[in-house]
Amino acid sequence: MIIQPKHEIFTLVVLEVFKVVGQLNIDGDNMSREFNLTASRWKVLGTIGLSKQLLTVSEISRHVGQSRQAVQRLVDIMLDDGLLIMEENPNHKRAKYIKLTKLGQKIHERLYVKQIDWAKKYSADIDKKNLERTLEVLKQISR
Amino acid sequence: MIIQPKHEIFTLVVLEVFKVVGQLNIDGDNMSREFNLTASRWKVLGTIGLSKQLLTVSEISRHVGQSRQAVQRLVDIMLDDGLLIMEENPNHKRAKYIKLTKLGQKIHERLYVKQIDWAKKYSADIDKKNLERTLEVLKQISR
DNA sequence: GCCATATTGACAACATAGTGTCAAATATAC
DNA sequence: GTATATTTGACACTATGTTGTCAATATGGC
Repeated sequence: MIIQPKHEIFTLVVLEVFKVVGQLNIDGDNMSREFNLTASRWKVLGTIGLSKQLLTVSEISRHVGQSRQAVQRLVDIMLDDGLLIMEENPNHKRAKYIKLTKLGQKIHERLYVKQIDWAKKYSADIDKKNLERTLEVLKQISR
Repeated sequence: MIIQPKHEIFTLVVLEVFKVVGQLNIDGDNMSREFNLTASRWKVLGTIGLSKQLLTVSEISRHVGQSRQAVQRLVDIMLDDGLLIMEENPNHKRAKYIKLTKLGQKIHERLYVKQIDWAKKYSADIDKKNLERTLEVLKQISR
């Protein structure tokens, strides 16, 4: 058994993150397809739906770790599709708040329920404590 | 302290994976820029460079967890750029082996060294045992 | 209040990634 | 061996994501 230096394990973790994110996106696309959504749009929907406060596009982008412009594009489409609606932001004339419409809320809730079954299925064989440690490590990496 | 069910932690891990992959791609782009590469192309270069056997495009795509077509596109560009070269595959007339050229090897080696410093820096504050557990969990997820 | 700096939305250009489709090559079942 | 299914490269199309730029808006130092 070769002892690997920590940085090599870190590198393997990075490569595995790249690999896993592809499959997660495919699963996300599949789960959200029946609502005419994609994994990316679902991320936006979920971020808004789970937030305790009103969010602007810039704030959403920081939550999901993507560029402001990428999120703006998705939001524009979802506004068009009637999933999202803008609300005046008293603190900023241009940066409006983005909220879920009734339809957006409904889909968010149904996807939330659907996603739980998926998460249960795929986490079944994973040790809970290790899952918690994984979350901590990933948070440390994204700092 | 609220006790979270395992599937909820799993969901948080998934969201953190999405978040972290954005930053990793940015770092990959920055590190490989001096060699006229991007994170995506580096992944292809690294996969070939680290493999113990000759690989076809399809095999590379399975390694990195991306579609055959996406990898094919990158390989075509890198063949053009003189980083890669094709070799006849005696087992398959169409599916040629993709190898690194001298230039490709050189850049692969230099990026490998550069990447070690990066990995050391970002893994400095992370517990090694937890990093190993994270790798295991991610492998379980990508199954 | 005034000015330099940062944030934000809007738009454009380009890179990357998935899906669908087709024909060629290979593998498998019988 | 032959028919069928799978794999593969090639190509087109669409979705996603980053970077760069600009003007409008906030923010902070003074």
